[in-house]
Amino acid sequence: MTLAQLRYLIAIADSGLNITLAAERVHATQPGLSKQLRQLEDELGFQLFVRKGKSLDAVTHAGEQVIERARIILAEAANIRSIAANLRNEARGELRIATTHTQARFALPAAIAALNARYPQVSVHLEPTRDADVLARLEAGQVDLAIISSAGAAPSSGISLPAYHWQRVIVTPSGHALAARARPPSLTDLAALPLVSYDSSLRPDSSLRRAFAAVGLEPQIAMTAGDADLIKTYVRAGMGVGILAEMAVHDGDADLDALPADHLFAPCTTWVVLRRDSVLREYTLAFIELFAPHLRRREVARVMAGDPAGATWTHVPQWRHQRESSRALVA
Amino acid sequence: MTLAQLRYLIAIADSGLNITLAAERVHATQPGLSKQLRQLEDELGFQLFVRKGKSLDAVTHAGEQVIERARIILAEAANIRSIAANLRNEARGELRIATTHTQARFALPAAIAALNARYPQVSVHLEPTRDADVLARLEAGQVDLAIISSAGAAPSSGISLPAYHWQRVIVTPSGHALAARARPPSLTDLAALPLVSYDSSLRPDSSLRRAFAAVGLEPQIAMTAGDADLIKTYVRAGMGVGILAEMAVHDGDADLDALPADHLFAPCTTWVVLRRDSVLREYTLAFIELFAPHLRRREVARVMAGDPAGATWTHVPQWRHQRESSRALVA
DNA sequence: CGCGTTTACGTCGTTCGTAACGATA
DNA sequence: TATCGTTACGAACGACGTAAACGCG
Repeated sequence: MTLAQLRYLIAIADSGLNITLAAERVHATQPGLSKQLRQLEDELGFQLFVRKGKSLDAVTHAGEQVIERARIILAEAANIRSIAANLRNEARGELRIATTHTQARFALPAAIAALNARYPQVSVHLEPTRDADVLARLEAGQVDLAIISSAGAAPSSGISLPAYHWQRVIVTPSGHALAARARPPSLTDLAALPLVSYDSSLRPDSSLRRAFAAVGLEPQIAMTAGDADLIKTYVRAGMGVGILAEMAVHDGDADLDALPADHLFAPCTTWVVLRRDSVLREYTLAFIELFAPHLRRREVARVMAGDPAGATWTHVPQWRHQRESSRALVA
Repeated sequence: MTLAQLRYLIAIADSGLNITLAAERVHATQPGLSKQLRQLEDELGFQLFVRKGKSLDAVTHAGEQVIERARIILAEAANIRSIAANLRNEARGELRIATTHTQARFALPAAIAALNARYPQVSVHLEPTRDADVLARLEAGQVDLAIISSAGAAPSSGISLPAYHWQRVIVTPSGHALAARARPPSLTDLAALPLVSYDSSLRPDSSLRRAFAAVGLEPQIAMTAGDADLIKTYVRAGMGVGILAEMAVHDGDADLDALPADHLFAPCTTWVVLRRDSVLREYTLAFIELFAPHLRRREVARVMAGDPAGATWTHVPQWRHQRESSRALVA
């Protein structure tokens, strides 16, 4: 058993059991991986994968267990390398972030630009990921941090740091009847209209559906998309009334009317999630602080070091304020 | 960075920074370790050890961190090997146990003999360890399980399973005045006599001292030893009255009188302690069950798999009953 | 017939042990 | 002078890449 074998094993598992693809990803040749995999299986004395003809078809039960352990080993090996890189003030490296479209498109650009200005040698990889898979990719060690939103409590896995709070807004084509009224729209008003929102609102336990259900209503969701830009496009096209994150509405949307909806829906929190027991590179702490200035690197480092109480982050900013201070840091 | 390098690193750390000794322990040559250590340091870009002349003098601060991570890596690698060995019903291997003298001498022989009968290919290593170091050796991965007693709650580190409860007994040369009385001795009686007990009773917070302190008395501890046999020897020699674990008194001690002391001192519990996240070999579960039959392998395995509730082990036997059922298993 | 895996083979790099050297107490 | 670590060297092993063969859809 060697670290290289374990790395190949994980690469194969993460490439959908395609050895050729895995070989490209680890910058090696396909026969090399094939052989090393066989050697590992020989040494352990059982199959890690189920073969169907020559191809890999599935992961063995024991294979799952080994992969789980191998991920820990590789993560700790990466941790050791991080300790080393931090110690010699290495400013080069990569930062892999798993996040949703809304964060990537509207919340992160300022922080990433600021990071790039300070650490030009760090290449940032924004990994586009479906909401449900974000935490899985973090746990699997495929990314260094995850940025994800929730309407309620912090995500259960990993270490979650609250970055900012935000509200939903109601978006209509400009001049729509809803915006013309004197009083703000109610849930009853909305339930009578076709809605356009995120894919996640199709889940029966989504905070959107729960808000309606709490007053005995059911929304008509005319269409969903994973992407705030698409939602706005279809709102413009008259498909219905959009309900989306306030971050997604900006100055360029002059042809849309945005009405606050904080009186209708629960507030949301965007979290920075880190893998437990991971050693962060210096620039990762810097990035977190650029993204959410109240997450000071000293305190984050202390929490990661296992300080059980840690900081409790009592003063989490609202979205708008957050942005202003972030811009100040860029300047 | 290779697994071998990390293994050498840990061996050096665990050999008191003596490379020659470490080399013997890992069955390799000293120049080999020396070179691999240097290569690892070169790759990481900093010193893991502080040199004084040519010798290793201390561990660097960063070295501590790397060693901590390396221990995890090696433990997980061992876990993978255990998964493999279990899967092919490998009945060969070793079982390393860190425990105190009393357990090794009086509680373990039956279980170890029974294990040996069932798994003759498994070599058991009883690692003699001072009370205070038992858990450290477990955490460092130097042993597979620890067996240790406490008067109160379970040890904080690792996963603790209660094996049995026991009481202390008062031991005197046969015919001693204390044994001749009608009523059982009180703490006041004992405080007036020179006592012989375990080294650990010198600690100001030991359960022995606390029992006396609770009624405003201070015991006269004439001498201590780490070893129940030594205590009995010196009781025979008239040094004083012995206070020791009931397990340590058996049929061969006809020239001693043993008086129960459960009305004077808090009951103790002996625990089997396992490293969190460790994969146990099949025979390790068997051993635990032989040692404490109520710790059934199914339930132990479930607790180790991370079942948070797990079994709660409500029926922990007293020492004497425990032994009878254990003998039954041997037969 | 293309995609993906395995087998075969030659080269290169690395590890490891032996032996000699060096430093330190 | 004994102990412990480093340097030097040669042999053996193992990993890797290229090239060709094999199976499957």
